[in-house]
Amino acid sequence: MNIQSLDNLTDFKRDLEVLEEKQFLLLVETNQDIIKVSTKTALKNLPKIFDEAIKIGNTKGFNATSLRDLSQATDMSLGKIYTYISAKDDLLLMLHSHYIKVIEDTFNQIGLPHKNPMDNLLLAVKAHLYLSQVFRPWFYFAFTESKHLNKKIIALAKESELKSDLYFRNIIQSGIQAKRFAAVDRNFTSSMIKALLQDWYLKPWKYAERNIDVDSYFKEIANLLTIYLTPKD
Amino acid sequence: MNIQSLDNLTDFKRDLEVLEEKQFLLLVETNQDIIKVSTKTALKNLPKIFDEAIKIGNTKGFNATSLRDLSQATDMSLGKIYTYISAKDDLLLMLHSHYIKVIEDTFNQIGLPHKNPMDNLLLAVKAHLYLSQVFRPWFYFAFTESKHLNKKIIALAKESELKSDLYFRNIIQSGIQAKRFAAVDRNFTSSMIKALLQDWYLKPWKYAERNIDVDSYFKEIANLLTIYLTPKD
DNA sequence: CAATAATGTGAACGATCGTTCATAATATAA
DNA sequence: TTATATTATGAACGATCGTTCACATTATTG
Repeated sequence: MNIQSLDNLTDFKRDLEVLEEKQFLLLVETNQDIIKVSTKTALKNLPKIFDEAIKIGNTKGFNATSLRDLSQATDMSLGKIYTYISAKDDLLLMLHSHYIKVIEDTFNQIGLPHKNPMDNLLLAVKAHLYLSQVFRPWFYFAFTESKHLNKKIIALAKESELKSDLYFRNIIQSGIQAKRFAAVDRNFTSSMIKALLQDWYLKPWKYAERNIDVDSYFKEIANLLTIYLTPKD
Repeated sequence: MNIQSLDNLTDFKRDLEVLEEKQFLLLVETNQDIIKVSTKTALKNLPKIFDEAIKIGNTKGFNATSLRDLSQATDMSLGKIYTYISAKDDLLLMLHSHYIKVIEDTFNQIGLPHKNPMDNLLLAVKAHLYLSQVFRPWFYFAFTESKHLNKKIIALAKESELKSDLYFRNIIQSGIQAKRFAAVDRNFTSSMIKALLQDWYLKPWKYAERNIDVDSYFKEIANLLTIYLTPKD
């Protein structure tokens, strides 16, 4: 994953897939005490369990999703599912920590490559948008099901949330210090950016209806930030 | 409810309470086929059921909230609760339609009193913010539990959502036509406003941590909109 | 091929859920 | 006061849930 991958969604998606597969292998190896089958078998079945859990969870909520629902959707027996998880809650823990790690890896690999703070800011915005585009089901799932997380996952999620918050605030802060940005409220600005990013994955139907793809949405945000952050002379 | 009420939160809250009590009476009278007790008794107990249902629902989700939980929280027996609702789902229908009506009433009473489109826009923003401040638990509940709504409530919610969307877009549209606003994208702008409003009730802890009250949050949005919508000369 | 290991199955268990209703308790009217 | 109407109770029922495990099936090894 590098800056070039963020040129367009197709390249990004390709690179992200590689990153995700690596992370999946790590996940299976880390949870060998829970997963009672070989790594090969787990890599074949676990992703499907994740996918369907998110899919059903996004329509009826995870709490209302029974393991019998999941069994039917994945075409696996109840017993088979229980060779990959120790409990229903455990599924959430594995699933969320997997995606959180992939996302953090992505940002670590991108870093802050530009000298111009606006370039860095827009790059971060684009990376977030692309990530939520590719992993939209999970992003939606994680947000709307945040109530049902146990303490372990909440700790993970909060840590990740703080990191991304800091990521934006630091860029804005350095932009203001360098007098490249207007002296706006740092907290409000980063909150605003996050709210706009969230809207993208929380209300996909809205943007689909208006035929707005991720790149044109990015341009609108970029335009807003340019107007808002350009220093007044 | 009039423009003066929007001067400060205290006045708004007072006027809103009157409006809500009226609506509660209407609700009870409308549902006399379901509610098996006198109006007087219903007015005493139903609000408590609503309040506690929202409160528990906001911590563990409505689906995971059992009627036994609700029974304990309201200090009412299971049977007593069932003299006010016909089913668990029915509780949601009554609850949501009540709040939706109160909110629509509020906007109907405010209308578009100003000649300057920016004044109207900011008034609408403030009304939304104040509403979500006073009814924060319900706003949070309605958003995060939207998955579990049945078709009847979804229809209600979508209609209400469309109305408020149109409300903002019309103001922006007329502002642009009158050349008082820059020629921004109308859809994006109204989406942005709604995303910022949503952030206020979806992440109350964030703003509480930063000691930002509803009035200072309003000022930040007003500042952003002024910068974004002021026509370039 | 047979023997062993790995993987898959789904009936069964106890817990909890929404909902009902015979009955009790309380308030109102006569 | 007594009689009647209103309101409140919570045990009980059938359905569904997460989870287990004795067993069946399939794949791998020798």
